[in-house]
Amino acid sequence: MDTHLKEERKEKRKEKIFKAAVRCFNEKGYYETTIDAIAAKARVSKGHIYYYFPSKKDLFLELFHYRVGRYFEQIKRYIAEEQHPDARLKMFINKSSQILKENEDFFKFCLEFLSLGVREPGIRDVMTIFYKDSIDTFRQLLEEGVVSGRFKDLGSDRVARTIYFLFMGVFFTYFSVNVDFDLYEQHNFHISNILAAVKK
Amino acid sequence: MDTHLKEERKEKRKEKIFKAAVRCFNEKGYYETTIDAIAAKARVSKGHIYYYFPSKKDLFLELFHYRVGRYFEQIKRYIAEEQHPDARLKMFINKSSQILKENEDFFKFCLEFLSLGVREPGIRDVMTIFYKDSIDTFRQLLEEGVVSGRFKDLGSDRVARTIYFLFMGVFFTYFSVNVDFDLYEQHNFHISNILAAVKK
DNA sequence: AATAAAATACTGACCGGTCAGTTTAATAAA
DNA sequence: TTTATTAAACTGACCGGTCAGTATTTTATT
Repeated sequence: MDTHLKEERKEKRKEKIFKAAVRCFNEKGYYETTIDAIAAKARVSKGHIYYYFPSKKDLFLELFHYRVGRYFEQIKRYIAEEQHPDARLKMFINKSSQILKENEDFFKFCLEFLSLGVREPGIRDVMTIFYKDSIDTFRQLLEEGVVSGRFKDLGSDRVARTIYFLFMGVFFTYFSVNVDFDLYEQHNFHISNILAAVKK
Repeated sequence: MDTHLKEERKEKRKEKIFKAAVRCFNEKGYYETTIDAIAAKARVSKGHIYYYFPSKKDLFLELFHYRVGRYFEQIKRYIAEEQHPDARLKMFINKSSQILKENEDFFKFCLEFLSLGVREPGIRDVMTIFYKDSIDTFRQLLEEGVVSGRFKDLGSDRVARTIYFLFMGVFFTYFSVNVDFDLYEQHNFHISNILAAVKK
């Protein structure tokens, strides 16, 4: 059998493990998730997991990579739906609550990941890439707006960061607090303020 | 000896343990901090810690309470320095970076706490109180502005939340990512936008 | 004061369980 | 025959929590 098909099967297998792993990590968190539990949920033997991943931490890290990829693909699909930068921005932030809900497990996972990143440089680096990619996505959008003359140039970097911070702040709070606000309403409020500031 | 002095001595003892504990939790995180390590850092025996705290989790929780109290006192001192609500708001957000830096260990600890709150209802409840208190502080400030006729009434609750989210977003990112922006500059940008939106 | 008794503060060795990771021997699939 | 996969037993470090006992301080008794 050629190596291509082999690789594919390998990926399928990994994906099976990943799926079980996110669920476990979300249910119990990194430290209280055992490899045995992941193996059980994936209906795979423990040894088999170690056949694919050298350690628990590596599994965790690869899993993050894998999910980040999927997340950005999804975002790009969303953004591609709209033509004009302001509509795209509006749409993106408007859809924030939907994005959050569709990726709830991913964001929970992010939170776990992030809090580990405070101490683990390896995780921190990976988290940094995620941060930069997000900012980039927003910045491109904003810059298109500036170029096309619809947006004022407030400094795309810092506006992009504002969007990112708001998004992050909301979603962390959403998961870690018994929340008293409507996600959609609050997001809407955020956009209208940002757009008011940015639009000519 | 009267009970008052006893209590005081007890508090002193607890504080000693708390001090060691924050440092340990910040260095290693909740799960990788051992009671032995805390005991060693506090120069106290392991058993002694269990004399004061029924469990590791309880120690962690009490520690959070203790630090939250101190944090809010500090915030209130800051805010009391200014008379007018807009100056107070400006000052608060302006001082955000300073507040963050002066309470770096507390915020790191918060992050840890928060990420545990995703799964632990007890922690979640405590975190919720922190959230509500913060929002309240901001809301009061904003409402004073509205009453005195300086601010538009955009809905103090949601503006308060926006401030909170920005603050949280910034500080999480600050701790978990190799950051590429100037904290102070970014905070300034946030205030000016918020004030622009809110001021009459 | 001196002494005894009680209450409180504190110690550190130890126990029991957990769990990441390994090993091995036996199959299944390619 | 090589590679993938399982099942299961095993290792060994690690750590939360306990507890029997010691030290210190406070209170009661003479």
